[in-house]
Amino acid sequence: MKIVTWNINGVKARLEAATAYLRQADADVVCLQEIKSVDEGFPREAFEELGYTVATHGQKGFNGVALLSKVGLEDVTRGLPGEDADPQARWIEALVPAGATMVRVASIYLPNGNPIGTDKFTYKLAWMRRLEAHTRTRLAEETPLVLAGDFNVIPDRVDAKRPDAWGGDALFQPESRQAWRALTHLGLTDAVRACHPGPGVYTFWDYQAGAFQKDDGIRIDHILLSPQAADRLVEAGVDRAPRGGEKPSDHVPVWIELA
DNA sequence: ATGGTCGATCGTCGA
Repeated sequence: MKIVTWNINGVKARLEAATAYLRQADADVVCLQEIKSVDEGFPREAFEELGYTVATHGQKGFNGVALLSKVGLEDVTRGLPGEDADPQARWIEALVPAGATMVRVASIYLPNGNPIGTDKFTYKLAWMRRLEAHTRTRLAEETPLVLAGDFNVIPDRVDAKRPDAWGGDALFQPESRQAWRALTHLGLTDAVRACHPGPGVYTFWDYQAGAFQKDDGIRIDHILLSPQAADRLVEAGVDRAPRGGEKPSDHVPVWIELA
């Protein structure tokens, strides 16, 4: 089973690029972030024509996540538990059949947190604590778990072309990285890191200053696997080609293949 | 030091 995650930065602006990619990616499950659409405005027919069942958790203007599946979606849950008053649409999870078992897949859009020193950064860290708590609950269930999305965290220096340039950014703050480690140390495998431990693996290049042309990228889109999912990991990768296409998102797709 | 680019929306915020 192939699972793809992609921050598409606006589903309406990306409909052509997204459907063109999915026609050749052969993905069973797709996690989208930053759909920037309400549920009623999501162009679900364009994805249903490709064979996908669609579940969205959107809001007006910003954020928004979605799950697409060619093998069905069950037990769809919207919103990260732990703060009922949170109005930001950043989490959707569901169960999908994978062979003889089920896999739980979450599409997540972790808060950016910039600028540091503001309530945006406080919200990011609080959201990461909620993510850790909920993940702890899910891990105890021992169903294979896949957390896929834009984590807005650069885990280590190797994950940036110019790590020193990100020193003042919420994506590379010690607190953000510590929270990432607290999460992964619950027993999660960073799938792309596991398969491609070397430098130069990036998933985001800013629109400004010719960042992509200079390969001035960072790795912030991740797929984390529970032990039961990691046992079935065959390969993981980053598809950077869409970043060089027409009207690209500033992020590119990241994928795993599970046995 | 500043401006540099996008998307959603329609003045301005978020990234």
